[in-house]
Amino acid sequence: MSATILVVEDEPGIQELLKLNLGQQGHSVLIAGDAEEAAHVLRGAMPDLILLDWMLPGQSGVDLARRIRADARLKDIPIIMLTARAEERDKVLGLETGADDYITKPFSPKELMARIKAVLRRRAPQMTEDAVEIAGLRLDPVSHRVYGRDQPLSLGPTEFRLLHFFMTHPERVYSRSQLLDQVWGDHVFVEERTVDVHIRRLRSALEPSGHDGLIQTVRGAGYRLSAN
Amino acid sequence: MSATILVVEDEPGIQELLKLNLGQQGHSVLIAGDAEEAAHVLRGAMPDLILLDWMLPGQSGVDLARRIRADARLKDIPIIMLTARAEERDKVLGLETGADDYITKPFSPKELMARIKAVLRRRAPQMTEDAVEIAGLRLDPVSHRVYGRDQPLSLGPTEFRLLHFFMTHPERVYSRSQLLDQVWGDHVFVEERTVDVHIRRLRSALEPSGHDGLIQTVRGAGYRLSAN
DNA sequence: CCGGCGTGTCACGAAAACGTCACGAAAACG
DNA sequence: CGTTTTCGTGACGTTTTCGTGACACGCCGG
Repeated sequence: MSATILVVEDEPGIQELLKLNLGQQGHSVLIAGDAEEAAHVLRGAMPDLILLDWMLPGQSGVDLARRIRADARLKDIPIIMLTARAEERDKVLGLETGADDYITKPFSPKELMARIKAVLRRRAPQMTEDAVEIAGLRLDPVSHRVYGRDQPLSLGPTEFRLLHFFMTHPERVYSRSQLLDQVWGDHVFVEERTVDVHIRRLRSALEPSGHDGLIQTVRGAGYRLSAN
Repeated sequence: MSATILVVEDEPGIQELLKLNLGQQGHSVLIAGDAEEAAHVLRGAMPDLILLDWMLPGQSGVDLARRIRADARLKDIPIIMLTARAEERDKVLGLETGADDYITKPFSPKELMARIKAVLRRRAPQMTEDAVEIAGLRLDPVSHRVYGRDQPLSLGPTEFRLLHFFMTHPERVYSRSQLLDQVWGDHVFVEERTVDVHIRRLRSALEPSGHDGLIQTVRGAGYRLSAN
């Protein structure tokens, strides 16, 4: 798995360190020393991942992240934040601006590489317009219909999006907050327990064809759709 | 096996020698000429190993080692001391300050590389999102599932985290307090004996596939997961 | 205006998980 | 061989987590 990675970092030492390690993993590396340079690079290239320092000369990393998320062409590029402080507030704020992960300095290259791998892999499955079918349950995004063993099922809008997300990401556990991000939208103010209720509603909607039970509860972790 | 290594050494000749040899082994090298520079580098990066000269201009290597050991984030980085004198007292003192190994100048590059390899092998691997498999026991963090010989096993949240930690750190003994730090979290107030109970629960959860016995008791030391 | 419909939140109870203790067995010690 | 330490285990009370029914609110078409 090799990718093009943009590094936005002003300290030459860290620049070198990242360039070396990323190069060793077979990734192509683009370097920018500040937000302006980064913006310039992004006009010409579209990296698969952005490593973004929290503290930058001039414009801060957070602002840059916001601008990237606001850009229609760039908004889907995963961002990993590099932060000097481990303060919880910073972490949360970083994630709220759309960063996919963060790591605090000093960091071990090993850990960073693992996160990069994880983030790149996480992006793999996408919700598309294609119909999905699992265990005799078929969902068609275009006609906005769900069939359980050729029997039409009736779902509400939220239940539909929830099921669509699960069916395009099977065999994976998602926490309530992850589901809120993915199904409700990134920055909604909704109680986490609300997910429970919609899971229940989805389950009862799937019951007529016996496809409830597809959605399993994983205690202490979240929910999962599994063919078993 | 490639790692990031910080070299703290003031003689340019030795610097070059180390850089060459380490680079040939596929390691990334960070260089610092004195303790101050080293501290600066450590603010941003977290190497997998530190090669530390005993004698440094200004602050001595021993002081630096002490400071590293006192830093919560850096204290687990292995340190190898480079010393000019072969006196036993110095050796002991060096080890007492937290060095994992030492080597006396002049040294043969071959010997140094051997020691580095040994120290790095001891280093604990990381927990990632990758599935782990040992002796027919498979744990997948993504789907949050555990299979023993293709038979699904049912674990509670704590048992799952405990097993995950053990499987990513096999063949190594961990004390109860270490396990509390790693699995429960750094700052929890819990009795150490609680670990015993969870070990028992984990063992019984693994029993259906005969994978209890993977977790062994080391009297007076702690617990260990071993493939035997 | 009113009556579904979709939605978010709450309260309650059941079930699971958790932490702690007491007791006895096993090992280590002298 | 008796004492002491360490560990396994069953039991118990408490806390956490989850499922579920109920309700209030906004929206929209009749």
